[in-house]
This record gives sequence, C-alpha cells and structure tokens, in this order.
Amino acid sequence: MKSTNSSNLSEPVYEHLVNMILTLQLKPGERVPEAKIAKQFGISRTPIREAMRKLSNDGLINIYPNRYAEVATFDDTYVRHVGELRIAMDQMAIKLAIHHGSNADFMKLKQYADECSQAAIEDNQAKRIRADINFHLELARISGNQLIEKLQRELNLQIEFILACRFINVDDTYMKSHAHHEIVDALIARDEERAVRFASRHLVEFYSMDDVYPIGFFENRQGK
Amino acid sequence: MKSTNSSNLSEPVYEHLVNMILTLQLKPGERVPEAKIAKQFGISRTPIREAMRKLSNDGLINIYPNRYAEVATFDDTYVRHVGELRIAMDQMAIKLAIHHGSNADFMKLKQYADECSQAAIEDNQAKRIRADINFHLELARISGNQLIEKLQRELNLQIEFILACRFINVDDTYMKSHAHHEIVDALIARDEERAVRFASRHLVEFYSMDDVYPIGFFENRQGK
DNA sequence: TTTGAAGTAATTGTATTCATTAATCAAGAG
DNA sequence: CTCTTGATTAATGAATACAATTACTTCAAA
Repeated sequence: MKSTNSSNLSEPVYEHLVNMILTLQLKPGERVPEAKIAKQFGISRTPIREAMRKLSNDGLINIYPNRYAEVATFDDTYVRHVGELRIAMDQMAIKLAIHHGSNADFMKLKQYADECSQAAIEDNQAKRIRADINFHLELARISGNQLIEKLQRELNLQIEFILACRFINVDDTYMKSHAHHEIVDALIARDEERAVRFASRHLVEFYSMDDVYPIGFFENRQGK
Repeated sequence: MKSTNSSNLSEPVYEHLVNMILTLQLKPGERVPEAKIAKQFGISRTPIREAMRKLSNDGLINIYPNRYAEVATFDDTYVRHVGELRIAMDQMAIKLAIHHGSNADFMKLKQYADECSQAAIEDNQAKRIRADINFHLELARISGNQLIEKLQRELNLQIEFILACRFINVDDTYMKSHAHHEIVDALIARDEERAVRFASRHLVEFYSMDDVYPIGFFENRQGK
C-alpha cells in the first residue's frame, strides 16, 4: 500500500476512527457496527469494512467474525507487552542510529527532547505525549530501517491508546523528559551502552515494569 | 481478528496466495489482478480484496491504488532490514524467555534444533528452513509476549519469501543449525549474554550482514 | 519517425442487493 | 421452573452492478 494521495474512502474513515478511539469518543469495549459508521459518513459499508480491518490489524479494535467489532480492551499484561516490544525496537534503533546516523539527525532528535521538556514545564500533557511519540518515531527513522519505522508507527498508536485510557500520573514528568536528553547526549557521543541504558530505564519507568523485572533487566550489562 | 474456525472466504484465498508466492508460482513483480484470482476461486472479488490487503500488510505484495497489485520485490537493503528486526525480536525474546520460560519450554525448542540439525545432515533444505522458522517462532512463544509472537510470525513469511527468491548456499548449513543448539544450551543455563551472542551471530551470518556491521555489533558487549 | 490526443479496454473503487450467521425473545414441552 | 425450539431481528459476509480511474491503442499531425 504505497501512495499517500490516493482518493479512496477507507483512508479518511480509518483516520477518523483512529481519532475517535484515541480521544475516547469511542470507548474500549464499545461496539462499532459497519452500518452505523457508513451512515455517519454517508457512504457504503465497503470502505468502512476495509478501514476496520486495518484498525483490527493495528490492535485498536477486535473483530469477531460474523458477530461484531468492538474497540479493543487491554490489561496490564498487554501494556507490558507493548512496553517490551518498544524497548526491543528502541534498543535496535539506537544501535543502528549510532552506526549510521549523522549529528544532524541527532539534532532533530534533540528538538523533540526539548519540546518534551518544555511541555513538562508547561504541564502540557498532550504536548508532552506528542513530543515523546515523535522522539521515538524520529529515532526509528534515523535507524534507517523501514520495518522498524513502520512498527514504531503502529506501536505509537497503541501507546496513545493506552495513555488515553489510563490517566498516568505526571509527577515525575520532568525526569522522564530529561531522559530523552540523556539518550541524545549518549547518541552524539556514540556511546551505545549508555544510550541503551537510558532508553531502557526510561521505558521501564514509562510502562511501570519496575515491579516485574529486576533493575537493569533490559540494559545489556555484562555481569548477568 | 480472533477466531480460527471462521468460515470466511478471504482466509483460504489468503493462504493460497501466500503459498503461491512462497513457492514462486507467483513471481516478484508479477501482477495479481483481483478478477483473475476471483475467477480461479469461482468467487467474487470482495473476499479477494480483503485477502490482498492482508498480503499487502505482510509485505508480500504491493498495492498501487487504482492501478494494480504486484508480488513484492526487494533488494539487499530490505533483506538486511528484515534481519535487523529479527535480531531485535530474538534478543528480546531470549531475555524474556530466560526470565519466565520453563525447562520444558526449552526442551521443545531443542526439538526444533534437533530437527534442524537432522535436516542439515539429510541436506533437506525445505525441512531445515521449516525447522529454523519453527525454532524462532517457538522462541517467540516462550517469550510470552503476544506482540512479539505475532511479529515473528509475520517476519517468518518475509523470510520464507526471501529464501524462496534467493537460493542461499547451504555450505555452512551444519554450523548454522548447530548454532541453535548453542542457543538452547545457553537458555537452559539461563545465560542471557551467551544466548544473545549466539543468536545474534547466527542471524548476522544467516542474513549475510557480516560485511555491513563489525563483528559483535549486535552482541551487547560491555566494552563497546 | 515521433508525438500527442482521443477513444477503448482493463482494472480498481464503491454502492447495492442478497445470503448467512448469530443473538434475542417468546412460546411450548418436559 | 427449566430447557428446548423456532421465529424475529440485527449484524456481518459475499455477489453483483455500477462508477471512476488508469492503461493501452490507434491514428493523425508535425
């Protein structure tokens, strides 16, 4: 599926439904009948179906064949799985970025880190989340790996969804956002071990996995 | 999309097309018109379309909206990306598997390793590839992370596709298959560093990335 | 010979209609 | 009172018909 300027109807429907879900206008567990959406858009069910398959693939809705589709629900375990996958992505992205990323690339990354810090100071949750997401997406882009970038994009949807559903406490926001700067600094210094360490801790904290895995579990230390 | 026993038509079509592509009955670059497939199955285009969207998402075909769909093509860079992603998956799977995998789990893994070795001795390429794929899929399963398992499944499709297109030399097959045993041994010993090291080397070799990245690049060594 | 434009064919995108499945509810038998 | 059975309803799944876009061909003009 290449093309960005295709004038097919399923794309705007997809975008709209994503937006509805991420803003909780469609709540987890809520059913999403094709006919209803079709009516809302004034189009047929055909493009709706296509959009919904994509949503299902993104993990934002569950489709029960011959029965119904509903906005996805998730539990703590699933959130942890998302976190684990993101750590895996970011760790690899960091390795690749250090190998063939330019300092200019890292400067762009730094911009998102700054934006994130500023949002934390302003106590602007939405802005902070957006910057955080852009930071990790940019990191994926710098990795030069299309698949990682695509995957990170999909993961970001899940993360936005989770954050929308769970009102995370923003107490330690500043520290979290500061972690981004430490990652960037390590990247510029081409210090893989340090970058991976900061990124991993940042994410472990973000996903509250502290109580599941021992400290340093994902940090690739030598001594066990 | 839950359910395995749904009697929808797109699923068998999807399976069939996957098979056609992996056996090169449909070659890279070859066009896949909806009407033609529909005629072959004696059904309408509707389920065909659905199957093809899924194929597109799996990276097995490219859909050019309003124009045509063709079996995907790929270059060395893309193959490397697949390899990098697989390394990322396997590394995380190993960490998680060591954390909450049972010895019984690792025994099952060993079975696939055995099967792989035997296939190498028998010089049975197809069997070896199947065992290799099952090995990595089982590892993903043991990780306990649904997302990683799903991703590994999708990655396996790409890998089968790549292997079908590129006739890899089976010279060092025995060594490669032996790597699986070393991974299993390390897992049983709960030696993460060693398991990751063997897995990474195995994959770097498998994807011929030796000439792109320095030795040990993905191995999480302490001293840079 | 090449180029461009018009008309035609081929293919995809969407709407509509029909078929099938499954959930709900009511009624009747045990 | 419970369980089964059948009708009703609401939803999805698939087929067909139609629309729109793109590719192809042909022919004429430079």
